[in-house]
Amino acid sequence: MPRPHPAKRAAYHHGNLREVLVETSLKVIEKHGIGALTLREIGAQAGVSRTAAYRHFASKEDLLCAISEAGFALFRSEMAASMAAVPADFPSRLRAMAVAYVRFALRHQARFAVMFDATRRPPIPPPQVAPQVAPQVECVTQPEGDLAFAQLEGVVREGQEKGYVRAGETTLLAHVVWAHIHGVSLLRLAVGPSGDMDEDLLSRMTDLLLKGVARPKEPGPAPRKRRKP
Amino acid sequence: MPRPHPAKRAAYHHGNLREVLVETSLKVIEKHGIGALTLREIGAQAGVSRTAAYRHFASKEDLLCAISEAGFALFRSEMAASMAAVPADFPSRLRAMAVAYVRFALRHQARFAVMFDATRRPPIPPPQVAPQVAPQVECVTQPEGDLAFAQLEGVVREGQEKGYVRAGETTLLAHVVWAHIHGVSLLRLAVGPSGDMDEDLLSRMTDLLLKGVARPKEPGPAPRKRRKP
DNA sequence: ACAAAATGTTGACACTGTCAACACTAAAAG
DNA sequence: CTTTTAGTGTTGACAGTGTCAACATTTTGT
Repeated sequence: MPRPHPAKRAAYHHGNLREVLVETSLKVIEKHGIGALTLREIGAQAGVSRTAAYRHFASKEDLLCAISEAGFALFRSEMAASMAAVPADFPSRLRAMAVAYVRFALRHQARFAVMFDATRRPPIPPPQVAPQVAPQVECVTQPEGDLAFAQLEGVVREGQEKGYVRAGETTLLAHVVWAHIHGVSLLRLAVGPSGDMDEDLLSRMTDLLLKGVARPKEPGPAPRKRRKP
Repeated sequence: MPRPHPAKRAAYHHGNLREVLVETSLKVIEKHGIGALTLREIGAQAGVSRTAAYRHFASKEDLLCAISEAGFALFRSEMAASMAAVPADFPSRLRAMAVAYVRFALRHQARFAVMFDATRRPPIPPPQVAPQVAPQVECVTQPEGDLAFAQLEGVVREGQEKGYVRAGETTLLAHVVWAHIHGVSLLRLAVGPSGDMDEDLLSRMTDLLLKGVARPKEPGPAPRKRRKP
């Protein structure tokens, strides 16, 4: 029993400072915005001193990456839970996923802001044929984000197999679906809850998505798309 | 003829430093990202000294707002030009606008990054009934952004009048359309030109938009939408 | 028990945005 | 033409930031 007082935390060693720093950062971001995030402020709010974070994170960027990773994990679990609480047909699942996405953006604004903060990504070299390498972010890894997208891709694939979504290029379709839901989330964040959108926006948005992604009926206008051999 | 040498710029007075500072800022952002934008670096690149910008901008934030405003003006003009170079029917116009939007995001990445930098916006107070006030941004004014959206809204309204788009709630529909195009632009910026999307993405994206926004056909699944008298 | 690793603190440094005071130039007032 | 005045650019300085080195304290391994 090496711990003298499991509940009463000692003064010097904080115990679980890492998580506390992450939560404190989120509170600061929620209150003052992501631009006001300061290691000194974080330390003060958490009751430790300015550079204490450096014993748990290599840099401020590393802290933000950790917040982002944890955020994507929560994101994924909420989407999974939302989908599990709904009938297994494709429209219900896509709708549930879209609703969960927007709701996550609204309820966890600080996490969302860190997860998709474009400021922390280096600029893309403009119209140049990239040699297959993707330096993108300085984060050591962000597998949670990929897993979250894979979840959405799985729903789209399921929709294709069940005949709800037109076949082929699953990843591309999933990208478009993601772009749509993400854009709506950003819109909802920017406009705020005062606008005429709320339940209305979500239902119309998913209607638009379902229609746009649907497999074309037999008298389609111009399906001059030949499948790859 | 008060000017001694109209072409050869004097050493002390720069002449048109304001625009030069804006363009220099854009170059710095393009090269090193928006996070590396420094008043000292801007001054050095422009050949003046660190605080020279304070004779033309009240603060760094003010500089960024000016860049954003000019960016929205260019944005609007490019969208207008793209729409003018296309037949006047609604699908062509919407397609042209979407293509122009994404192309702007790709070709003017620095401007785009400043225009939609979420870091500079204070956090939204979460699920609270906002009292009709919108403090949103600290920019003195951003009318150009509103004008750009009004342009898109006009296209949607035209689509409604011509019978291409279902009636009612024009602003809400335009919001959804904007969110979709914006999300696709972000996606395209994030994935980069290496992905399997390029022309393909744009055509599929606009197809999705047109289908999703279309007025329901008469034997639709649930067209319980009655037209206005 | 003692050494080593982990964890937290203080001091210091380069860098940033910003302001006050000063310097130079161009335009207005006499 | 001279003088004043506003406009424009520069230097010095200050608080605040991320980061590192050196030190202090606690926990853990043997």
